[in-house]
Amino acid sequence: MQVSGGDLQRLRQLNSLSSIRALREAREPLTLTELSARTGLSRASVVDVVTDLEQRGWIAEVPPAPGAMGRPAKRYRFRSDAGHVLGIDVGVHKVLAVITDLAGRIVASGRVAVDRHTAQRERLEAVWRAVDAALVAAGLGASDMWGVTAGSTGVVNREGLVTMVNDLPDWPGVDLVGHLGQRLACPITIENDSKLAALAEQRLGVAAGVQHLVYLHVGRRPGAALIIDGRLYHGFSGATGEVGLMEITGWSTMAGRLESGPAAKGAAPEEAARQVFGAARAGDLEAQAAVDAYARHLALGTAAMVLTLDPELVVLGGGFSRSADVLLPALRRALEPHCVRVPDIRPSTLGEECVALGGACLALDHVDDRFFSLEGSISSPAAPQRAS
Amino acid sequence: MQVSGGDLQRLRQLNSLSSIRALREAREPLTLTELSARTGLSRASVVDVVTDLEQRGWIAEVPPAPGAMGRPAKRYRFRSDAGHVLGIDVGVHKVLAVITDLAGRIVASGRVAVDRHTAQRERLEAVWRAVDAALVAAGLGASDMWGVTAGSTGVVNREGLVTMVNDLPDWPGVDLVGHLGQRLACPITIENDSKLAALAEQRLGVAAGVQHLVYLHVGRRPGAALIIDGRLYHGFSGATGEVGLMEITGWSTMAGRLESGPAAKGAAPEEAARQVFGAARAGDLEAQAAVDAYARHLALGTAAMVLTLDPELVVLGGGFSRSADVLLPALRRALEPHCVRVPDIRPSTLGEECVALGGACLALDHVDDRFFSLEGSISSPAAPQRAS
DNA sequence: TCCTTTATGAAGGTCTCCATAGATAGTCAC
DNA sequence: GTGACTATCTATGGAGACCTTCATAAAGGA
Repeated sequence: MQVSGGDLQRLRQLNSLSSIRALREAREPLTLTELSARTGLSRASVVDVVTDLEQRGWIAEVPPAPGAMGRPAKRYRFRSDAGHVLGIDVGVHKVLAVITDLAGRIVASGRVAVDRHTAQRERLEAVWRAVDAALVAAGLGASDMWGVTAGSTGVVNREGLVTMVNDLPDWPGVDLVGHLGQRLACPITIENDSKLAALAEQRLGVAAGVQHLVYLHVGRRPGAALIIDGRLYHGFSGATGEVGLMEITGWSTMAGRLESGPAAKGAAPEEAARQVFGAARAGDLEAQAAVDAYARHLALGTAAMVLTLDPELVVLGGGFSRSADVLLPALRRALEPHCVRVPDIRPSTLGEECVALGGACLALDHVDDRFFSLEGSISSPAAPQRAS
Repeated sequence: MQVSGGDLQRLRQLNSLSSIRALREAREPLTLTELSARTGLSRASVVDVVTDLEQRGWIAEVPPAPGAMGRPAKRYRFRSDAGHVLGIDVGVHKVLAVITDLAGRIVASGRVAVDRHTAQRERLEAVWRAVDAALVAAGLGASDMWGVTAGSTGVVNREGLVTMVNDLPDWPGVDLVGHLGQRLACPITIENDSKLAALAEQRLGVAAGVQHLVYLHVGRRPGAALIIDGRLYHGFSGATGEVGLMEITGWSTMAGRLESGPAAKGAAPEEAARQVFGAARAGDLEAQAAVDAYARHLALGTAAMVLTLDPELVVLGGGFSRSADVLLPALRRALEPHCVRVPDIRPSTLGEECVALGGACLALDHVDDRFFSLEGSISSPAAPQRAS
């Protein structure tokens, strides 16, 4: 919608961007004729633009496709290896760093195990170990990163500060941006982990292309994230999807009750839920009742969000989503009395990498935002630097 | 974000649009030098663009401002009288048609009284009477309208059909688009009335410029509308903000209890609420208790939306908002136990024209969307025609 | 080998924007 | 009233980017 305009060089810039975008979205090499059709430019102009972009290093020529009639056409591809972004999942039990290229393909990753008793300082050191491992595996340096997004539990406010954390006592207030900024000069974003998982599902997972969705993190600490109009939604202060804070939903206690009820048979907390879901799957009536009770509470908060937002899809993620075969039908039944139209509900398809992947997606989004709203001229590919 | 590019004529088009936008947003005449600064174009190019736009009728020259040094500069203004849009409030008790120019200034309006017993056919005829009155008052014809948006109670789905109406038994399924299309050739949109009221408040009222807000329609039929990222939010099927459908909120009965409780002293339903609020204002303890009970129920549904969306602002509209001095503090108190951060709450400032005004705003948005994403060339101002 | 098909490369023309310089029409000071 | 000052207006020339056209090149198939 933003009308820009400008002089001839600006026009050339727009046409270059439009060519780069066409090549990138095609995901396979394009001939000059195809590119001309997609950009709406004349063939001669496309030749000019492409020559320029190839010299600068944004695109590369690939061998012509054999077996066609007529003179073989030159083909070009977007050089998605021109830059890379980093997504980091700073979790309770692990730190996972994922490096992707500009096309979002995973190039390398690094993983370090931690636990809920790991102190802030050690956890932050684990971040560097995971990042370094990923950099080594990718054969890249810190200065090759074009953008970084780290996911953390807790509410992340507008300034990137972490507040309201349940699991880790010394985590609130941690300055992740400052920490990452010690060795990374590129733009850095911090984001809530559920939000990143939601974004990953919407880009690469079960919700690919869905515009409006509610992501339910079902696990020992339930949570929710929203994608609205295809974009991650932050609200005014970052505390969105927090409907579980209403006592009436019972979200703060429902997981504990599931794990400590008679159907859990006294298993350790980490295992109890899985055991209850397993028993319910096997036909244990007591376990089924416990799952139903859990689903009814989950449905209260979910219905509040669904009725508010009328999403197309609800994605079930988090630890309990591994038992979606049991939990999902129970949730659907529990939602029906509340909703006019129960939306589609699907279990997440991405595994435990989803938060780090979502981080990479968001970092890529920010790279795109800067690139496609560029004011200056198109130079060679290079890592953007933080303003501060 | 949409990269367009194209040939020289497209560049000229972009620069023309950018000039038109600058002139329109300035809301006062601009000299060529000022326009050159705002668009980033050279003076000479601005002369070209402006000459062309003036010939086509998009802008007009105004007398130079006196009293300045140097040769007096020519000044130009956007011709907001080049086109008009129509906003219609098809309400239970009235039909109100408002005509605004392209700057959103009200040019004329027409109003016809109806009531809850008016049949669909008569209500639709009342729509034409109100529209004709507005057209006559504006000195315009139906073909001068560039866009129409009508607001109706009930859920309005993607196709513009009205479903789920409480107040009017024969209203569901009414084909307002078809009805208006009989005499209006321009694009027609149907929208839920609360959504339009919310939009009006966000554009012209108490929520001017707020990006994320929840609009609460408090009245005998409570409802809600959402504005997210500065845009009206529809969700997947149009049924957003319907938390009141959850039994647990008590939204379906809370107004009735307020009106039929002892504090109402047996007044007629239409008057009872006003009486209760008045008594509460005067210090009547029983009435205050009734208002508090109402606010607690209202807060349940409101908290669900606020916790979900974390809006900057909640706007209180609808009939009961005339008693905001009593209701608003009670609502704020009732929200506090539920919310981490109680958002700002303000009563609506627009009067009973808000729905029709919101309709005009939305129609203008659609005109803008078409205009600024134009693929062809810029011709003279003319009413767009429906595709069908 | 020739023909068809498709892509390439160069030339000429058009459009838009920019920079520069001189002309113009006001205000301000005397 | 006259002259200085100032900001704008008008006209001209030049540069950049795009388009169209046409001759040329390279492959497969008859």
